[in-house]
Amino acid sequence: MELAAAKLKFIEAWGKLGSEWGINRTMAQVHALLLISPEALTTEEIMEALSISRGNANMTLRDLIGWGLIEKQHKAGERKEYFFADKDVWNISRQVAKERKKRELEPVLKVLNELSTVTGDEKDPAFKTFKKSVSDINKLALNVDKTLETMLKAEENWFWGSVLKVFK
Amino acid sequence: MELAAAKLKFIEAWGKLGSEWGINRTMAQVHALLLISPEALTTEEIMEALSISRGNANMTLRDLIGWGLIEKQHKAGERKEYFFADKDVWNISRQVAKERKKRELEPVLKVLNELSTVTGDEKDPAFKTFKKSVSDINKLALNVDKTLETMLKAEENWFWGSVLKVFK
DNA sequence: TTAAAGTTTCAATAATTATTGAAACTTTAT
DNA sequence: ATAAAGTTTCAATAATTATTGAAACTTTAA
Repeated sequence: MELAAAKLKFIEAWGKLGSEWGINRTMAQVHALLLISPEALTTEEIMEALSISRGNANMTLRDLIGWGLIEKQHKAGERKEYFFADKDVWNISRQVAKERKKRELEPVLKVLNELSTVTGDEKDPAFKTFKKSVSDINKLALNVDKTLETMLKAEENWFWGSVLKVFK
Repeated sequence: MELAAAKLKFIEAWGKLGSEWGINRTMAQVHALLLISPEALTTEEIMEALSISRGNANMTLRDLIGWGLIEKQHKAGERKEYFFADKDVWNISRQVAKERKKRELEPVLKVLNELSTVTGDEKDPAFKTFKKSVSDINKLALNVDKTLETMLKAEENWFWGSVLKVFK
């Protein structure tokens, strides 16, 4: 396969994967484009490469910065802004884990905590089932939280080394 | 908090979490409803509890069965079909992991494999960056795949025991 | 059979989410 | 000052995704 075709295929696949995981397709595609680009790109270049509008490009780039996945770069003597992505896949994973933990897991833990204070009749099967399910989910979520916490601090080799060794 | 309010809050939170992770909100809500219900429910009861149409309920229940998260139950002497959810949170996690691995991770691994056969000029930075990114992502995806594979075979206590012990 | 009970399908519609494009705004150089 | 280059905003629109509801279908029992 030629590089040009491969790039398109990569961008398409990354966009599809993103959308299956609740990430806007365009955002995933812009990230993919920057991931495989050795140079920082301008808004114009991104618009052109993905056939998207200026407004869309601007908002998407802002979101990606908000996720900590890309950065602005200023080139000396240039007026335009350039964007580039961290190419370290482990950093990317940690960044995504960190954001989703903050945006999604933590709010859920908060709700589960509130729900565990529910009051009712201990003899009522509906009450017992509710409490059991909430409590089990809470335990699982706390384990996931702790594991992510560790991942955020870990080096890639150490992390996978430990995890895969345990599972051999 | 009262049980009735807590149930609603749980269903709402589960629906929201689902939609943030690429799972249809209604599907997550129906699953939540069955998770906290000690008895199997009929389509009618589910429609009523969540204010959804018969068509929606039927399709959603079919999808949930397809994900292996709920089952049909036939009650002796009854014409209606009843639905109930496995309440074991570890089984649920494994089932979701199994399905997403099959539906999403495996197709991505296939594409990454194809993309690693890309041909081009080894001196070209664009080519080198592309190959490096694809190769790094491929390695990560393979590690995730192996870890999920282990999880699918594991017992909950063993799994979290091992993972959390490593990270202490 | 046939009619009642229950289930499934799917075209039409609604709701949600993403995108455009042009105007407003900001920055820089002259 | 002002004009050119670049960026941001957001109301309007498009595209996508979810939902309805009624008709078609299936199953069961009299």
